[in-house]
Amino acid sequence: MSDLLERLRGRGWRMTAQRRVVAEVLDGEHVHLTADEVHMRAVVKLPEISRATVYNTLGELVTLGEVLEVTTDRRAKRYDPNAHRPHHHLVCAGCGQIRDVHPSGDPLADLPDSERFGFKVSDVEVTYRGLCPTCATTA
Amino acid sequence: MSDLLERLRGRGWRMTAQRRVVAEVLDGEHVHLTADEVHMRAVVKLPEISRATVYNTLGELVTLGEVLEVTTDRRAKRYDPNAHRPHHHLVCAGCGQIRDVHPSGDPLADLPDSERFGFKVSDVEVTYRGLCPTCATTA
DNA sequence: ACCAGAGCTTAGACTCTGTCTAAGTCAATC
DNA sequence: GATTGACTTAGACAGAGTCTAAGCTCTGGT
Repeated sequence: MSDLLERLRGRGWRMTAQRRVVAEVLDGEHVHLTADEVHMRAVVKLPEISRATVYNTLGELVTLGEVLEVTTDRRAKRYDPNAHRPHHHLVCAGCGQIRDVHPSGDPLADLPDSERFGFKVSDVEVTYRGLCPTCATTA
Repeated sequence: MSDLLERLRGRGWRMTAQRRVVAEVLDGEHVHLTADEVHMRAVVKLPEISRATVYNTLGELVTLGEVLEVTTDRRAKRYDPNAHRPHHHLVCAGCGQIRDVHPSGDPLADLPDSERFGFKVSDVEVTYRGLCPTCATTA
């Protein structure tokens, strides 16, 4: 993700301060931020950046495959900068934190033809749920 | 799900016309309805039933483990009456239809301890995405 | 059968995410 | 440096879901 700006420029992106800031925020911490959290962090670096621009930019990054959208609950979408290494997610039911995980085995291969109903299956998403160490002891 | 009302009464549920209607709607068709669709179908049988009651009742059914919440996109949650048989979901990226599927293999077993970060992992949710036969030919 | 009151239901206001719009601004090219 | 279309902005809007305050009603006790 370090040469992200280069890659984006190569794809014909007009390079603006706003887009640079959003990219930097995602590049900075390797966590799963909501659009709003990205916005809050972006505002620190560029106070006049608007919510709409953050949404737009995140959407573009997703379309370009540079960032992944993660939907673990009905609350906000989260954005995962780790788009270039396939992985799944482990979510804490208590505090909502998300970790990337790499299970062995291929769930796609585990779906027999008879269970595909003629679908062209292209993707699997696996979400593990549980309690993180902190929430497990508190609860 | 046929003796659902019995079970609910056994758990101390006060039996009201509204709850009966919501349970009947879920019992009726084995599809994955949104809360709003449940409401629309419920209104046919009991015109004065309110949206809030449908939401409340669905929430209670989920808490009791009689119904599963399915979140496949950023749109509405869907409710799956098939809560007593473990299964996963296959979602069409085109039209959004959902089918229950039963993969072989256990994704929970595929998550090594080293990838659990001390979490007490209790549940996995697998969502296959693809195109249904109709959408695959149209697209 | 009747009463009391906890529990349920209601309408509508509210919140939270996210999208859209119209007007203004600016990066990249000439 | 001027031009222009892409980008950004503020704020209005929309969809899904939650909350609240007031009123009803189911159920258990008399």
